[in-house]
Amino acid sequence: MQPKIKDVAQRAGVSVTTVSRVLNGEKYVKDDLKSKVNKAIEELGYAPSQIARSLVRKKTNLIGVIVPDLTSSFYSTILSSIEEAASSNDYNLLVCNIIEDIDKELKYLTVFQEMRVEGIIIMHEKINEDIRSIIHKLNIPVIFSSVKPMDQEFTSIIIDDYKAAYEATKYLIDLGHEEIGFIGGDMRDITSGQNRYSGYRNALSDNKIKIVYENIRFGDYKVQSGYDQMKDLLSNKQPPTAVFAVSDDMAVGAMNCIRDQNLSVPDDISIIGFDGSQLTELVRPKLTSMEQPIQEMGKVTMAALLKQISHKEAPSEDIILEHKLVVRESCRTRNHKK
Amino acid sequence: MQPKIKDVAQRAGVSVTTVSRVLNGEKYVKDDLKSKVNKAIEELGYAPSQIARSLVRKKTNLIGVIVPDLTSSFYSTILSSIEEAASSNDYNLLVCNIIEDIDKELKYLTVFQEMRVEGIIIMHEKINEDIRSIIHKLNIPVIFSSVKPMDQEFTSIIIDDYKAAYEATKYLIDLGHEEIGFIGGDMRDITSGQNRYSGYRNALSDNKIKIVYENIRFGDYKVQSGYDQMKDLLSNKQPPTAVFAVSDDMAVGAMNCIRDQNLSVPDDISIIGFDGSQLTELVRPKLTSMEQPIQEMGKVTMAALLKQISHKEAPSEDIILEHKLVVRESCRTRNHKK
DNA sequence: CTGAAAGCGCTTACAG
DNA sequence: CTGAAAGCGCTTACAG
Repeated sequence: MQPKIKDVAQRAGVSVTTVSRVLNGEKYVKDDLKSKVNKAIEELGYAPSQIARSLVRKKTNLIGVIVPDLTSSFYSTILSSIEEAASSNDYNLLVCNIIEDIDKELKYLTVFQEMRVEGIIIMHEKINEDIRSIIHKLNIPVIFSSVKPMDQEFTSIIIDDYKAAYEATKYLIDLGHEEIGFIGGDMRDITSGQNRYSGYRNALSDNKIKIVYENIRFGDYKVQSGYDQMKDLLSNKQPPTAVFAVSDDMAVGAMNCIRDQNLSVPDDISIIGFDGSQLTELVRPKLTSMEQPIQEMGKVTMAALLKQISHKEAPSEDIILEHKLVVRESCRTRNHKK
Repeated sequence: MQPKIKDVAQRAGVSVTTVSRVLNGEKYVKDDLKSKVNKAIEELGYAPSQIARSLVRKKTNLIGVIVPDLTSSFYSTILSSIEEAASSNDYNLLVCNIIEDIDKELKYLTVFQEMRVEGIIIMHEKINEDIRSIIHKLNIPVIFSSVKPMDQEFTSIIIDDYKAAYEATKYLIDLGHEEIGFIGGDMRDITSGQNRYSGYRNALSDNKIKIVYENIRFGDYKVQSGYDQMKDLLSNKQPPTAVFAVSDDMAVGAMNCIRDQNLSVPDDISIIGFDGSQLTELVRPKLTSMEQPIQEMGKVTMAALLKQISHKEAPSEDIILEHKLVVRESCRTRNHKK
């Protein structure tokens, strides 16, 4: 059993009030008492119970985070920067890894409520009615990070997915490509599904390129689906000469598929990804990607959440961060041939 | 402000004791009262405070986890399976991402104590005296996952790193290689540093192969260091024909370095990694690796911890899991030449 | 500057 | 079957 404040008080020969005061760094404690107390704390290895403290202070310093998939390098990088920001603001993270498991998410949202977390960060946008309504009832600040669900009532920290996708596609067009394949995300996702798809389509039509539905496929953002969808695209009578995949993971899957068919990236097919995950630098050729400011996204997310928590502010406007095209080795002009 | 049990009691016209009883599923509550209470709970959106509950039950259902690097696919995969096991046992995870920051670790250990976590999982072995002594004083069950620090007093969930490294090296020897390079880890780490190094050396000497120190380098387990160390190895007068890197990340770095020098894996140089991370399947050629049972490791870690928590058992014996050589495409017999 | 007492939101004997 | 009261380990007015 851990020692309690009473034990410290007895050992130091003072009241618990006094112990509490030195614990909380209040002035108005005589030096000799203070040192007696500190000595007792040291000897006992005492650490005040945050549980008891939270109860009286009505402040838990806890933040709940819901991650769609911890093993994804995109999410784990955001989480890492969230953790850093939390830690330096004396907040602790309660993390929940839902793996497309809505029930688990519902359960965790309740757990968060029971734990009286001060804020919640959610990193996916497959929000159904149950979840939406529970979030509303919760009455706890919520920030969506990297996604924006339909619901307008919460703050999202995102990039302009439409514009980013538009520019990624435009980049391929500028390289001379006309048959440009697309490996999209889940169309139920507003930001990473619909918006990126629209960006792709509009870039094509704005440049008088016909949209060929055969060149359009949808995956689930993961490597394997990029591989599978690429395989599909390669089986077209006229396969695309460039492909835009809306996640780096899918782009890498597509690259692997191309290589496994003895074709070359970028000589035969150019590939551009999206996100700016660590993978971009790991694969060969290095992956050109439309990057999100992942680190910054975590930081800004925490900052916005802390602001809502401490100022008891209403949900603020969305914050749109800058995306950036990072050119590496996976794209080439169309006319280039070995 | 969240509603409290008193609010529910008033609304239902019963005592808080009765509300508490239906909350905790006790029998001996008349059905009509029970339904009144449930109705009030529903209407108020009430969820009992885990904080208050923890205080009286002296049970927080919290587990603290210290991860060396969240962005590493090895650790995030373990964490993911730990989270799953925790969640299904109604435990919540408080996660701390220390990035080689000993001060942060010390701070978090104290936070864990203050939060009265019921158990702690630590996934790195750079334990200094301060940390060691604090862990001892904590008097909270601790499990080391995937590592074994010198200190024998805590349970570790590990593989037999020596044997695994021995076998990885033996595999290269059996392929006919004699100049076998080694990219090791931090020699202050017992398991992943020293033991893997010994395995490598002994496999060589047991097979009458001279140990060439020029072929031995040490990195920090990350991709970049694999790249850098490989570059070093390639500058030897007689570069190795095969390299064993003690992490998949370093192995991938080494592969990239080799390719960037216009050499081929495995035609010019064979590479074998260690860990069994997701990267093995992502890179081309796919990486042959001596794999740890990462998923299982997480599961077994939680199981062992829960056992110590509930049975108040003393730290148990280490648990040694099975490693497994998974042959993919990055190694080839020595005599093979294009 | 110091301490006794009330209270945070629950659970759990205890009494009825 | 139900409720009043004590207590979990703290903090915070309040009084001195």
